[in-house]
Amino acid sequence: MKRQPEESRDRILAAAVKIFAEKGYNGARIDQIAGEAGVNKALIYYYFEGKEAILNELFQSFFRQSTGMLLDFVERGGFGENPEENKRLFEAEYASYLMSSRDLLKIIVMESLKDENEDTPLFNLVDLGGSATPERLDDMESQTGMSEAEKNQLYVTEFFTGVMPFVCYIVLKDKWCRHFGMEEEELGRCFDIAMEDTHEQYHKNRDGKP
Amino acid sequence: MKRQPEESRDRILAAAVKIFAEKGYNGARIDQIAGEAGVNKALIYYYFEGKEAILNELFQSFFRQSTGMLLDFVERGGFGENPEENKRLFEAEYASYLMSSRDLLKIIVMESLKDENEDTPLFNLVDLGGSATPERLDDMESQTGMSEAEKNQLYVTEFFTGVMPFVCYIVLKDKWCRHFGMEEEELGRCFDIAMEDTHEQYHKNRDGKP
Amino acid sequence: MKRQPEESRDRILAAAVKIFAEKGYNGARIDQIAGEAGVNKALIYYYFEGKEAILNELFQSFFRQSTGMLLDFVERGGFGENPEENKRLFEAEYASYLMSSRDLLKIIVMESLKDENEDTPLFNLVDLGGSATPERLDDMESQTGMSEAEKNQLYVTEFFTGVMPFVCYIVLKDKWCRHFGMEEEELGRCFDIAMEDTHEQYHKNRDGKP
Amino acid sequence: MKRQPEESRDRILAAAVKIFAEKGYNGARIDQIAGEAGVNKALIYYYFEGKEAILNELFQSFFRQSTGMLLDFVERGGFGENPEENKRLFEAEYASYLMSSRDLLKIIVMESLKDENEDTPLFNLVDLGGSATPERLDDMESQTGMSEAEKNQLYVTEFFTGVMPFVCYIVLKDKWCRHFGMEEEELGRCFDIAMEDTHEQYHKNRDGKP
DNA sequence: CATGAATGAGTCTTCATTCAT
DNA sequence: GATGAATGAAGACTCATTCAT
Repeated sequence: MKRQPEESRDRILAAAVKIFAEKGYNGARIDQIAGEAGVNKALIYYYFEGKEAILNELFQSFFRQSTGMLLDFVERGGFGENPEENKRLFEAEYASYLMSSRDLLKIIVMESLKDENEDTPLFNLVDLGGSATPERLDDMESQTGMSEAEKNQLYVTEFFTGVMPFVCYIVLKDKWCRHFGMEEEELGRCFDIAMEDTHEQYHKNRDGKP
Repeated sequence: MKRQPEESRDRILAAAVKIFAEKGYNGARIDQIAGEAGVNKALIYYYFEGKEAILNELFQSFFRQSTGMLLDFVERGGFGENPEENKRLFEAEYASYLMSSRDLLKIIVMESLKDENEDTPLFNLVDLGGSATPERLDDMESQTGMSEAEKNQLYVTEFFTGVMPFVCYIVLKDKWCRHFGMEEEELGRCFDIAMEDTHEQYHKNRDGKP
Repeated sequence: MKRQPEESRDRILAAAVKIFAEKGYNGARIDQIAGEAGVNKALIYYYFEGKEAILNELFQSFFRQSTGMLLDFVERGGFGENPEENKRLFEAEYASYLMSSRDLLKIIVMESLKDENEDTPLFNLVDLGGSATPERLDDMESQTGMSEAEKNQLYVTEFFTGVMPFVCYIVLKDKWCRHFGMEEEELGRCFDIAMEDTHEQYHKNRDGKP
Repeated sequence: MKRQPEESRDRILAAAVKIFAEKGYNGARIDQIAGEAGVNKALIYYYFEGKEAILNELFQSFFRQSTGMLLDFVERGGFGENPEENKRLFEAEYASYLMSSRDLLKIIVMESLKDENEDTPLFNLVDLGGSATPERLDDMESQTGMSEAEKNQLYVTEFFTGVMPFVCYIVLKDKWCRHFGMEEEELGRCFDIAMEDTHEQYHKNRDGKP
């Protein structure tokens, strides 16, 4: 079936995300991806080196996008005139992006857990905020004066009590609703309150102190 | 090689946990498990119906154990005379058990994320504290009067900002240390502080209010 | 090796008939079939669901063919102007087809005997003459008036003293010749005489009476 | 489980007959036989060399028994004073024995059909009447004067229109009844009539002539 | 005699990948 | 770009047979 150039490629990627999220990378079959994408199995090998290359492409484009959003934010003023407001806007935008990447996040988490995997894509979510924009964000946000230990603590707290709860919420919310018979919206409200009561509260205490 | 009765079976289970954690359930090979266990491949099929049966056995024995610990705690006095102290003891004991189940937890998380899987073993960790001991724990801890909505909020907060951060910490701590060049102990201290600053703080606020 | 479309599929079927006849369905190995067919083992699973699907296809195509021949005969005039002659022609044609299906007949008989098998493909040879063309053949041949009991008797006699001896002759003739040191042709003559003396004689008596 | 000596052996043989008849020799599993016999799998190897040895034992004891009955008949007078009557008695006795060997007959037929098998146990049923008692039966029944060709014709007719229909009747009668909704007894009557009308008729013509 | 445990050699089936068109 | 056909390498699972007790 002839399509727009590159359309097939995108269909394959979209299908791959879906199947990988359904069965996990190892459980996914190239046939299923081809079927889901509505293309011939061999065509996948025309566009990609192999199964793993699809996964890589998926991960890379996700982090490219993430980085892009962050850079955009920094470029277009960063914390500029209205730091609080700007940051809130960016976070909302990024949160929304993550929510739309539910399937990919699942894959990222699953692959991050395997002992055999060298890298842990999940940590990119931390690196992003840290290493990706060191000289810029760091200076701005943290008035430079921050020991290595303080940074570590910051990262740990952000990751384990901020990022991961949110990631878990995104990837588990449908299952949670099905299992406990809740509505998506109710769970959303509950989760917001939960974060408000814990992580957000921590931020308020922290920022308020000095 | 003849061994003590049931020894081979245990070796197989132990090997399976390890390999599953390394490669994921789908990525694990029966040969590898046999090799790791030092038993003949066919022997695996003598003790188990197949690959999936091993996984099930693993999950079941984990939740059997978990339930056992909780029941023991309730039986032997529950919150008895010194509720705070007793609860802290149990939590420490259970936390320690979870830490020792790192590999299994990885598998549980990975399998919980797959869309194709009907059940979400992760939620058992919630069910455990909830449904397993409703009339006892509930009454004691929560003065009975608690609406459905309040319970939902409680579960959501506990799970996403209490259980999951801890689970994530357990399954990611070695990778975190390798990735960020931290010592296990330092990470442990950081994580404790992070929980103290967020989830524990929430509990204090909550209990302190009334 | 690329071949004409469907050629591989046919080669596989032909090879399967041969191997099944040699070792029986259960004794046959997919490798052997692939080897005999000169195709890659995996290709068998490209064309068929599995071993059993091959057997089914074989059986179905045999009975499709058989039914086709019978229907052709009926369509093209049936007992038309020269009933006796037409019938004789059809029988000769069908007998010749059966002779050429020697291997498949072996398989049919073997599978028909297993207690575990629900259906008895052998009986299709009876159903064929009966149910496949009820309103046509029946009326013509048997002047309609025939009680259930008479029909039963007819089927039993036809099957056990007509069909089965012929089937047994086809599937055992080579073994008989080897065992008793007879020539195929001599056995053929003997078998014709045997049938002439028994089953044919019965038909003559039956038709002659009224 | 301790039993009478040799009891286990018999149980194994009986179980083997049943399972072989159900699934065919190749389809039968040693485990199933052990299960059916209610003995440990390894015990089978105490009594028999292996799977094939069981089959051989089964076949041998069947033909030993058959030969025994025939010899008994010959020894105790053969066609003696009342040839017709004696022969009829023997045939009835032997027919009854065959009927009771339904499962074994199935196995014999199935194994006889496989191209790979050197010998054709089915033919033993012919050999029995022929070679087993050449100088005795032959002389008596056939007044010696009988050419090789005549003998061949005799065997062919006996086997394909006498023995095989009967064997087929025995091994297929339950399936026939289930398939066509007939009662065992009705089928029995029909079959007797069928044989009467064909094979028996042939005998009458043959004996009556001279 | 009897058995639970163990094993080597298969045996069916799957799958990522490639080829020819 | 696209596809039906083909394949090597593995993968899960089986099975007759043996061993130690």
